[in-house]
Amino acid sequence: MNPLFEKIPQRDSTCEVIINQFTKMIKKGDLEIGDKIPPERNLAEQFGVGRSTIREAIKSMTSMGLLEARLGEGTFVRRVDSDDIKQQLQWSLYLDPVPFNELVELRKILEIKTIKKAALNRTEKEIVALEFWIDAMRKDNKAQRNKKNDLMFHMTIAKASNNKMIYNLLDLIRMSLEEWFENVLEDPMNVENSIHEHELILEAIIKQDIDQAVKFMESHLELGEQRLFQRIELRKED
Amino acid sequence: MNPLFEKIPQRDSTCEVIINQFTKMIKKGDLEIGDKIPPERNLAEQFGVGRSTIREAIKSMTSMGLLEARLGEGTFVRRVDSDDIKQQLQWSLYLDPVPFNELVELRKILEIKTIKKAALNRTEKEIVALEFWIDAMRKDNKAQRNKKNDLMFHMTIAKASNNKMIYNLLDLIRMSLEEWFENVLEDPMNVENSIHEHELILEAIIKQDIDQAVKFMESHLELGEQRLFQRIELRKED
DNA sequence: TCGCGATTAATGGTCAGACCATTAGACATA
DNA sequence: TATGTCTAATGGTCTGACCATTAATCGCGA
Repeated sequence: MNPLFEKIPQRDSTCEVIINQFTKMIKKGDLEIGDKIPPERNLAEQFGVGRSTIREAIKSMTSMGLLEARLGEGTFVRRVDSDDIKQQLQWSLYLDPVPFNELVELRKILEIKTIKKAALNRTEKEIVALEFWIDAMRKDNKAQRNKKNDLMFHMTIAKASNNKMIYNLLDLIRMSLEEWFENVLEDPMNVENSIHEHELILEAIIKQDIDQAVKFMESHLELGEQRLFQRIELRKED
Repeated sequence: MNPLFEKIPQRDSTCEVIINQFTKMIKKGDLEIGDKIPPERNLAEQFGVGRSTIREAIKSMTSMGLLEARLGEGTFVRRVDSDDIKQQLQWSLYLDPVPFNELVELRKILEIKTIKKAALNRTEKEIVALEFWIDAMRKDNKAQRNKKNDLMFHMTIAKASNNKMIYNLLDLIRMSLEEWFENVLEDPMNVENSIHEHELILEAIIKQDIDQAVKFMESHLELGEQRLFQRIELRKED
């Protein structure tokens, strides 16, 4: 049955309205980072609402990272950094397992793109960096450390792509996924394989052989996924 | 100078403590998605704090997307979806705008990916939808309308990719890009070309010819970019 | 005049109690 | 049984009060 009537749009709560006004002002630049906003009592009067409503609006914006309330001082417009967003994303993923596959897929797309660009534009400096991280993988036996080396290798490539948006996205995805397997330690048996995969990728980058680089990166990601799922399955059986 | 003394850890505000308790419960699984949490008055009594404190804690968690308050019903643990993630990313774009060309690049990557998946998995329903939008392009002469038809065509493809995260990202990019050229209207002279490009893409999708679909999409995006730059240049000269 | 401790005012944090608006469910009526 | 009504529960808002912290001010003594 087709709906005969349109839904009546819910009117925003007072709190929402206030939040909107603030966000608009921040967007427009009327409020800049570091600016102090009027005290709550003052705002309550200006908006013609109760102080508690103002407080809830502020609370909402504080928890989004937009504002920062300093007791005894006042409330200030805050620089939202990517950590805030990452933290929120982690929460999202905690509650909803669905996007997991989507994130993995998106990650793959972006990694492939970055490897292409990296292979094309790689500089001597980047090659040295990548070699450094592979070297570190060999030296560090601790799984925790190796995780970091692995990460740095990939992020170095991402950085070489010269697209900050993509870099940030990959960083976000990584952090989100990490939460997922925080307790899944890398199997030492697989470390050697993993290192070798990285070496292949690096070789292709050095040779600027884009097709090979993509191929190796693809297989590396696939294998990594497989290893991960194996571990997760194993853990489930415990 | 190294700090001689450790910072005295600020004790959490009452509100924070409450939030922590809740987040812990959610992590532990004591609270699951859809669960109803006790009413505010009840919680205030249980925690031995004022209702407003409880409300602020809840407000904070609502704006993080963890909870959802329904007037007259109660407050529930919420299912977070990629819409939330989109919104969070949107915020991050405010504070840290990424260059235009990065967005364009990312868009291209994602569109190519979606066209591949769409060509592979397209259903009859989707084909009909795509035909509908091309048809609409022919009928609507207004540039504004055509912009919408164009958009819908692309978003239909994005939707067919079955990755909501990517869909939302593309939507986000579109919104951001729109801000850049909000006043740049499409040249009617180009409309015919544009429509034809869409038709080629659709044909390839129908034939499930992935390579062709990608090829046409790539060239469509390229041409669109060129047209856009032309208009921007023209405007500059005014 | 300068330095420093004490005082004060401003401000965010919390509390209590009240009323409003909406909702779902119980209730009553035909 | 079906339908409309009423009621209690609940989130949303308002008021006014007090607390804790902070920065600015004041005032005293050197």
